[in-house]
Amino acid sequence: MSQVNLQLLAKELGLSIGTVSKALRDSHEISIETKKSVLDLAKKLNYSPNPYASSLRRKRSNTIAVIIPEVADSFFSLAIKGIEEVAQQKGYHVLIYLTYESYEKEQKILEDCKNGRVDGVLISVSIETTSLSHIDELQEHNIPVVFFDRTLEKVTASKITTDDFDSAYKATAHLVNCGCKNIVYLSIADMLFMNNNRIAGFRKALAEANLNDDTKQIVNCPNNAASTYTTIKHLLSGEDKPDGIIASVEKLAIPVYAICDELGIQISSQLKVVCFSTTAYAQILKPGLTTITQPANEIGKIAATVLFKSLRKASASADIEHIVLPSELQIRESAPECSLPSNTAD
Amino acid sequence: MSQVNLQLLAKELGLSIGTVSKALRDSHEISIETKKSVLDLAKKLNYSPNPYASSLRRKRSNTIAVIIPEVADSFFSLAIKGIEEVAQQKGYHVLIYLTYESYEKEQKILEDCKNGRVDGVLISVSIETTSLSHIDELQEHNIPVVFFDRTLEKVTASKITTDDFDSAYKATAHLVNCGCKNIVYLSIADMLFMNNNRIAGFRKALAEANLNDDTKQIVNCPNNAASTYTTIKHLLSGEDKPDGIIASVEKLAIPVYAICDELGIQISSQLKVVCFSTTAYAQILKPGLTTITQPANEIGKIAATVLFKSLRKASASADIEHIVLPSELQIRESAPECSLPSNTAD
DNA sequence: CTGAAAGCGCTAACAG
DNA sequence: CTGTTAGCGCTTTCAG
Repeated sequence: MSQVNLQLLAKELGLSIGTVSKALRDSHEISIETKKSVLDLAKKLNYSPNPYASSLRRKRSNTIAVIIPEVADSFFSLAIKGIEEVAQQKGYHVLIYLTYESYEKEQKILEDCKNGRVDGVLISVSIETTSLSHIDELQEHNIPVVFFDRTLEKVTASKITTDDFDSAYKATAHLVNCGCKNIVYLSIADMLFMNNNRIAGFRKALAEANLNDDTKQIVNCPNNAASTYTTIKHLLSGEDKPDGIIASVEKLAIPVYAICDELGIQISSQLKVVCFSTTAYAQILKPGLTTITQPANEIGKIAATVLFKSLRKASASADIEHIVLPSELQIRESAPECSLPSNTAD
Repeated sequence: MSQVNLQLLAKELGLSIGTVSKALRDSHEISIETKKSVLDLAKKLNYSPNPYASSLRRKRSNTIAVIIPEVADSFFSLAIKGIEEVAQQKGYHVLIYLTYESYEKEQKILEDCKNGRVDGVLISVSIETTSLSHIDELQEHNIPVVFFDRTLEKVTASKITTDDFDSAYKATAHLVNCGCKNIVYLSIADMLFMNNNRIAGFRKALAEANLNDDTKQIVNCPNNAASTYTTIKHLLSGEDKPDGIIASVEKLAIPVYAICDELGIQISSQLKVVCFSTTAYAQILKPGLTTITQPANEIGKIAATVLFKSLRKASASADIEHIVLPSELQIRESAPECSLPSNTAD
């Protein structure tokens, strides 16, 4: 192979390395003819600069890290797509890391981001994340961090989220409006330090409807398909089973549908279901799944854009933005439109 | 921030840079006490070596590139998950690049992989890919390339695929067996240079059933949701509409279901549907979607493992492997089991 | 066992 | 306009 480098080009052309370097970067202090000959030879020899030598010297990697809990989820897939698109366009490279919802992994990964490998970090935190010291450390190293979707309450950084409070409120109110009296919010494990505006919106709507908000109304599903299945099956088999479910993430909709099938529960008439989900399958399910659809691709694009903007400034801490995008309640048959008189109680 | 580096550690300890470096890499030529003091200080100051300086020197990046056409697809999501898992375990970093099915983008991306940025490449080629010169070039630079799922016919490289021929054959035979006379294979655009064993298996099964294999039996869907919808709607509205469909990728199942709903076509009784898909939604659709399920996560893991193995050897070209994993025909109601006498023909 | 020194390939300041 | 030079932070001989 004998990698072609500046030295080779310089020797070949009888120029100095510095001159060749400048010519390639189209410096104004190089004559047009020299540039042309350099460019020609570079193309002929298929020259491609060594990015790490350049990074080392310029202290800039043109690389960002995307850290997410999971990739087999349509929200995160679409977000990655948005991020990658913007990055490709701006000439950045995207390193991807999965935490599998483990704080320990998340920490280890961030450890690896603060030594110059990346210029910035986009993160959606794991469910286990209970501290922000790992984020702080990154910021102390002047690495900008932008949160998207899953953010931490107290962190000082740009955040791109959706209107979780409002949409959960709206979805819950919708169920109340359809006559549901016993609404359960299906969550994934305990989110100790994560913003949980979804739950807050849920509670607010229940409170307004005077539906007693006891602890049974939040059901935590373990981070494991089999136990989640058991948990939901138990929930739907009980005496006092819910007549409305709000599922906090996409992957919870599937067991709900499957279990209703098994137990002979009619979704829509006996149980209304709403899910935070961006999946295209929602429309072809029977009954169609009512979703709170987040603009996942858009979130990715904006998060990347905000990060790149802060990379341009030297001071990482300057302009913190918190952008909240609207999500959309897409009503389908699993929790259909229905204008019941809202006082049919007793 | 004042990045802590070897120089700082060395000064602090009154040692030379070289000694500190060796101590950190646990070299046998350093005394135990020295190692201990170095390690202690390194931990205390939170030292983390600059990966690019190291890469530059060692000519090794500990980074691989994953190049795929699309990420919003359960197959690719799961494959990435498998790749990332193995990479994380082996201390490698994963750069992700999307081609959006464009050969031009694919070429540009590979261009960026041959200058030392990555040690190896995992790729699933775009549908437009019509030449392998971009791959050749990478290999000339001694960068090992491993193909997964979507491979090129003539390329000399390791490939991890599934038994596309057999599974398409089996799926087609299954439809024939159910009495389908007019089976259409829904493909995505023309795949000129890509292996297309799926189509070959499809044709073989049709030929064996003496179902005339005219050109109408392969329908190409454009790389665009709206036109795909139109194409399929036209297909299912025609006089001579199919009674069986084999969809080559996950995303084609959704418009098929949606359009059947619109047109009042009963999937299962009037139209049998099989799809190459790994989606978990298959089981909760009504009717349940019969799928050819590829071991996507496994493919990712194996592809990464094969790549890492070839990185260990100096000679990239040595041990080419072609691993073919079985996929599974999961029969559900969209194309149910049914033992018709197979000779009801005329 | 430790130190000195030469670079990996590139950039950028400074001279000429 | 072009060349020289001094590193970026690390690894790795080779001496001592």
